Amino acid sequence: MVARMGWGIPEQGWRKGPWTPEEDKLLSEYVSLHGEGRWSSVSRFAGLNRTGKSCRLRWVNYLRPGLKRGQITPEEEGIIIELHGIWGNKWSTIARYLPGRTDNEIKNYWRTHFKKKEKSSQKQEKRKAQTLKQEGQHHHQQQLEAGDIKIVNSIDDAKMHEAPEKQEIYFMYSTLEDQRLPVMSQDVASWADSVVEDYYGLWGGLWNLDDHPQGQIAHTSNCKKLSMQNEATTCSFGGDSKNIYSGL
DNA sequence: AAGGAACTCAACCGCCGACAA
DNA sequence: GTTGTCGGCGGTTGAGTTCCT
Repeated sequence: MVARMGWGIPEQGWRKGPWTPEEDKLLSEYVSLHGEGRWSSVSRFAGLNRTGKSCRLRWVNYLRPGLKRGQITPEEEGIIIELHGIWGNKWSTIARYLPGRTDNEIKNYWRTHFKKKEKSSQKQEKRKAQTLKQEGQHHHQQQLEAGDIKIVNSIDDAKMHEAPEKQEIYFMYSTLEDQRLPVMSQDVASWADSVVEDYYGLWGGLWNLDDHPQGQIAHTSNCKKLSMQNEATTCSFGGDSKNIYSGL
């Protein structure tokens, strides 16, 4: 498909920026005569040097009759919160339940009123996670010193340490932030789930998953690709099969 | 009073799916 | 099956406004 900036003739120098009262008048008159739809012809026949897309947006978000102006009411806010909980960022779906409000309006409202709150609560979460992380590292250090856990460099190394009478805990090493994730060789699937849980729960706020070298680790689908091979555990990270003991 | 920071919101952008030719 | 157009959506931008120091 050819890249285009708007609907209609792409080469044409379309007008951009704020709409003038004259343009609004032309658009309103045209739509009231011919109805909504066929937006590319609106721009052509209404004498507007705007893309069809721009015309549609202006009509839907600003000129359409029945649009409410002014503050979102507490009732509307309640509906937005509730519906966002169900549908997430499906602004057009949410807007259908708020007559007179546009998806753009709701989207902007959410961003300005709730992203703020999210930010401040994220800060709190981060602080909490930092404390947990420190406590966790301290606990791991104690376990290491007591010999309850071992950090290994290879499968062979891991096998050498494996004591049949007790369940060994190994750690997978992340190249990021000196993190170690606990790995139980017995139950790979539950490990995968616990990793995901830990990842989101304890460290989710601290790690940028996208920046992680094997970012897919946080995705259950990938973690489920774990398999047992001769008592060694392998984990598939986005196509690359890696041994969980490697990278130490 | 001034100027920088934070906020608001209209408009734009890029992408996707549906549909017709 | 392929290509082009249109409608629609969510994310982002940036100019104008308000707030804060």
